[in-house]
Amino acid sequence: MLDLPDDILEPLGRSPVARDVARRAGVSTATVSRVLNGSAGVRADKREAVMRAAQDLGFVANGAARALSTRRFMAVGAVVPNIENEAFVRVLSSVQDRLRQADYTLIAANAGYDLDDELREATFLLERGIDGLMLVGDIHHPDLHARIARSGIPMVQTFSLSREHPCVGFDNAGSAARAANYLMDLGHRRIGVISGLRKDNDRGGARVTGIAQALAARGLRLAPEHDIEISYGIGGGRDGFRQMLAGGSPPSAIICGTDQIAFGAMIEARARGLSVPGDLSVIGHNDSDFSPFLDPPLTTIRIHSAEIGHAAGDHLIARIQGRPVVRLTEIDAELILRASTAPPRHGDG
Amino acid sequence: MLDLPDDILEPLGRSPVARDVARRAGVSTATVSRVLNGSAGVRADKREAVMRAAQDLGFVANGAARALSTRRFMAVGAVVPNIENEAFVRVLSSVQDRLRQADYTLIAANAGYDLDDELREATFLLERGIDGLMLVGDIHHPDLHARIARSGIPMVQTFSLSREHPCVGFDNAGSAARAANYLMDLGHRRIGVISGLRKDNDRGGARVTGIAQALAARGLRLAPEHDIEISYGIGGGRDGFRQMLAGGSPPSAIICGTDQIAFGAMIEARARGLSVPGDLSVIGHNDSDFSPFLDPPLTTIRIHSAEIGHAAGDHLIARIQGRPVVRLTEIDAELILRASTAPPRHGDG
DNA sequence: CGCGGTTTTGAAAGCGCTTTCAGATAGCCA
DNA sequence: TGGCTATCTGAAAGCGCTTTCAAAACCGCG
Repeated sequence: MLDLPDDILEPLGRSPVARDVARRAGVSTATVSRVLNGSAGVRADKREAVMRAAQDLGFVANGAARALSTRRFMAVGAVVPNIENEAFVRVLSSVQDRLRQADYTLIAANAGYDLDDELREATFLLERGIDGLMLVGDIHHPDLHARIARSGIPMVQTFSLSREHPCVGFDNAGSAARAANYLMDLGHRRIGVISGLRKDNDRGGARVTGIAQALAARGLRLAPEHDIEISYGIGGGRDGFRQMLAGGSPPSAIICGTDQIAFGAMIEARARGLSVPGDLSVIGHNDSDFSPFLDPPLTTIRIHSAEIGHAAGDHLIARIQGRPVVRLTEIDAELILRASTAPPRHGDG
Repeated sequence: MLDLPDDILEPLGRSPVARDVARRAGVSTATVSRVLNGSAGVRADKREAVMRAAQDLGFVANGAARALSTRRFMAVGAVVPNIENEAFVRVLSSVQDRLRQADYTLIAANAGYDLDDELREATFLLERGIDGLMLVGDIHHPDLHARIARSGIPMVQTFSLSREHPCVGFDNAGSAARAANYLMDLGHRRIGVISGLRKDNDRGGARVTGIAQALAARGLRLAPEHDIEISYGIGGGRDGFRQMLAGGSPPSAIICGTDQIAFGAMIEARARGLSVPGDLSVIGHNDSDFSPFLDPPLTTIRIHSAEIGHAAGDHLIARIQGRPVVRLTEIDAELILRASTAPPRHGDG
């Protein structure tokens, strides 16, 4: 009877496991593991045998088994309010960039500006065994931090600054105030705000607060009819500005929560026969791709989403690897001056 | 000596495992597992004891262990050419929608229109142990399908139709042809195309082919100087149209690979003193958020990304669960008529 | 109260990897 | 060549679940 070795070249019915590689290379699974994880202390000939065997078999280590054994899932989670929002997509993509370099995977989830949903998504991710978590903002479900703490994994908040938790963000109030000051320096005195929904959204809230304070500092105030809250999008911007005009006293300048909103407001202004920036100065937020191409090009507050993402990714990786990190990273937002802002036509703002 | 039970309420140093729950509830881990997975055949009292114990302990099952044991990772991967592209984000978000309902997680990766990168990202995902994979398009690295096959997981391609592989998509050539026919029906005869880079991108290629064929069917041809390939974005669109004009014979209508490109082309046209649609009709692709708000509102081919995503998600889940599926799902693209198209001014197209 | 047939239950065997620990080898010098 | 380190290597013990299998508990009925 023919005495065939049991490591025939035929494909195994199942996908190959470390045991198969070991057998084929004539070593133990321990050695296979050592070789495949690049740990030192394996003689060159064995190392090569293992490499070749793994190659031949098309061996791919089972991630779950590895995760179970190492207690590392090699993935971090991110929960953002709206996965279709440009700014968040950019952050996700830049976080992923960094994670990828450290061989980590990003798992993103959508919370839709709802604290309960955010909690649910985060829990889902936590159950998966993620090694780190990225959140947006500083307002969360009361139970969320407890759960994160219990899981023992590092967490970092983004887009706003926090004194409670590790974060990478910028001063929403401060940068919005800067925009307001810029408008006032131009001579505007009747300044309006159109923001996205502010419930459970500290960023939006902080921006409006910052503007109100900047106005107050110069003896002006943010009139209630100039403080409009709408749902996001270009349509929202149109509605918002229409609503503001309905208030009776048209502003000479507005600051919008996103460039989409600003775009919508500009459209509505034009439809009303108002010229931008002649009759109305407009400032947006985020510096979207289309903003430089609008007519007129939009003045906007550029949020360095990519930097936020990189910093957040680095922060998480560092903590996962036990390296020290700074608790708070501030990424400056920048006022990009373009042609949608000008001194008020009538001098009185 | 006090005989304390070993399941004190004090927090354990480590996070609780099934064993802890079992001890606390006075059952075996088998029963804990049965209860937590909702399998029948556990007496009500024990079931409740387990539930309470799990609750009290804040027990969260270890995903890796579960995955190892069940051979199900409960995650599917998706590799898209550009994670920041609106259409792909929408697909990802709608795939995730469906996955989430089946308790699956989506892990998305970016391939940047490069076959090698796509292979690398897909391999990375495969190593993680994903249970299914979504790709975009029908052109891939020669090794990719082999690797997927070896892993034994279901795969679905999106955005284009394929006769080789399971897919959910639409007829890129056909819908672009429809746009061309519409323009010709309006009387246009000099029709141009500005597409994104077509290397390794079957969608872009198919669209141009479709247009060329539609023209040919009516005895017209796509002049080389009217076939422009640029990198994506508004800036790309401007450059592309400028380049086309430099060809010497301006077209009376153009079809663009995305609405961003169309937007850019319209800006350039206006800058050249051409009116849209008076001197130039413009058609885009994707129906972006801003398209109805452009001046004039943009005629575009709407790709039902959300439907594609839903169908792709359902397809993968079905196959993972061993249910039968249709191999090819065609989602119709739709020509949305708005004001950027009109009969050519001079009658001769 | 005993019996056959259901339910319920727990012990134990994996799942496929990493890692410890002790034994086997190799290397070196006297 | 022998003895002593310094390297390598493999057996085996987990990691924390799920799931099989056989035993235990329960049930209704005669």
